[in-house]
Amino acid sequence: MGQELLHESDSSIRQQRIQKLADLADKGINPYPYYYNKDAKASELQEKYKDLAAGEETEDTYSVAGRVMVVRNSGMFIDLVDDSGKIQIFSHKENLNPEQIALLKLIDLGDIVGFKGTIRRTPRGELTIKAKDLTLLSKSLRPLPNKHLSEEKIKEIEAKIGKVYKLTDMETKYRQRYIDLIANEEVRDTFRKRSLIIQKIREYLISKGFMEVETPMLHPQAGGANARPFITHHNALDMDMYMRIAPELYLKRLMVGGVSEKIFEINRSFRNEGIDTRHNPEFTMMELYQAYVDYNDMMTLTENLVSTIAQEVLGTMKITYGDKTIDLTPPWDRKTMIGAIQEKTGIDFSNVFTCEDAKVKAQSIGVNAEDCDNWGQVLDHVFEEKVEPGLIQPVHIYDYPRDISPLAKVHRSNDRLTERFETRINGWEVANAFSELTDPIDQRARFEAQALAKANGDEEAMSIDEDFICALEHGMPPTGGLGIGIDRIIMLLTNSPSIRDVIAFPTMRHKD
RNA sequence: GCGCUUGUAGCUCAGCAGGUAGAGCAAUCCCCUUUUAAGGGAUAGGUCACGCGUUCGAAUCGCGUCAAGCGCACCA
Repeated sequence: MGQELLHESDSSIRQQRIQKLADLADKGINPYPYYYNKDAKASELQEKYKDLAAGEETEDTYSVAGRVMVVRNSGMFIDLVDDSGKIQIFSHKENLNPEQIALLKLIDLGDIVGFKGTIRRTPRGELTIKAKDLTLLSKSLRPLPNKHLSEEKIKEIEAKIGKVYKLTDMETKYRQRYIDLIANEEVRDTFRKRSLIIQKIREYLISKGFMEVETPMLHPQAGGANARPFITHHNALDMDMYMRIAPELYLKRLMVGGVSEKIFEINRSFRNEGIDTRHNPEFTMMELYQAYVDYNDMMTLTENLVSTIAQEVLGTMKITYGDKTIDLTPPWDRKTMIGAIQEKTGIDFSNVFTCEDAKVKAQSIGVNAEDCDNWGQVLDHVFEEKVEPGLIQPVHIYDYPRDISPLAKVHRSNDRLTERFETRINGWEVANAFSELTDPIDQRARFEAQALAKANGDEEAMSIDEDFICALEHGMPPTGGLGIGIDRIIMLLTNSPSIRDVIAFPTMRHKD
């Protein structure tokens, strides 16, 4: 039955295990059964019997199940790992019949097995299930990454038994994340935290009266951000479509509709751009919109949201990232973009009025802004070069140039600026928010400026979205809007150096 | 896209003034065991990423390709 599975190219370990499938079939055992009546998790038992003294036995019977991660003494002792933790299994011939002993011999590292037995604590102090019965639940045909024994690693093993199995090859970790998860406890922790962080964000927003909505991922035209889109094609409609680069314009349509005065969406966006430690082509954004508030309220909301999540997930607002300590305790610093630049460079761009003059000023401090098309772009460029790298602690940089903010409302007291801010943590943009532009006439003018830039070769510029303008023409309430890069927040809260460490299956080049 | 680094057994790595591969763990068999990095003995396992070249001879040198990591560029 396993015959056709045997190929010359197979590794010997895999061949041996496929042979075991045949041995199991001979015994009438299905290596891939349908269910198991698991009634306890490893960590529950560890907690429940934490006061059981070494050497003591009970008659309490449980069924546990998980992956065989360590085998000692020819199978007499097994470390069984489930999603909660580890428990030791003791299998002795006194307690098992010959058929069960025979099955035990066919169990390999990596198999999923269920054990039923009584609770005891060994003289050495390890909580253990004394097995009375065992059930193979899934045969593993491929070997696991194994313990390795450099001096350094031995110390790790001594420090924490859960790290005995290790996989460090980056390519395998990313392409075959399941192996990474099996082998590395800290990776399991990271993805559990990812889930918890997103759950807590939802809970927080819902508790504040926000309604979760969903908007299209397939757009007839790309919009809502300056980015290059992925293009795809719908066959039945015979039309090109664009994977969304931001949900913004659809969420604002919902604000026009008034389904709720507070809405949010947590979902993927796609940008056809480079890949590095902070960018993955598909990434998770949270965007929210709240009627009758402005960008000042969004600043407060941002810091309350992020600090609350940190507190709930990590138990502290002072986080460690690499060798840095970042204090997320609100309130966060707030600096105007012009002020932050002046503070750092001494140049007051509020007194610079033309693009050409701005370029001269930029040049005077060693920033080449020749490619910039307007005053705002120069300002942004200078900011990125001179200010951003030093912004480790959380800070809201506000009042962005109108030139580079086509969806934000003009500043109420300076028409060269908009009521827009970006929040920086560890030098990264983690939030982008504005008093949303609700004036359809102005929005059209902004789109037209974008369309002109696009015509002049700016591949990331927006085009005119007539349908969106039509929506605005029906009237949208004054609204504060906020976008947060969820992956980057997760990186910060899990101390992950690369965005790929917090995305289970990051985008990789095709390989065959 | 450019630069630097990397790609050797299932995993982690060694070998690289060129002589055709090694270790630990994992695996197989045996012994012994209430162990915890269990122990002891024996065995097996590799087109040294791929291709071309230099050479009597290449995992080791050269060129190219592929993949990965990091940095820069691009990009929020």
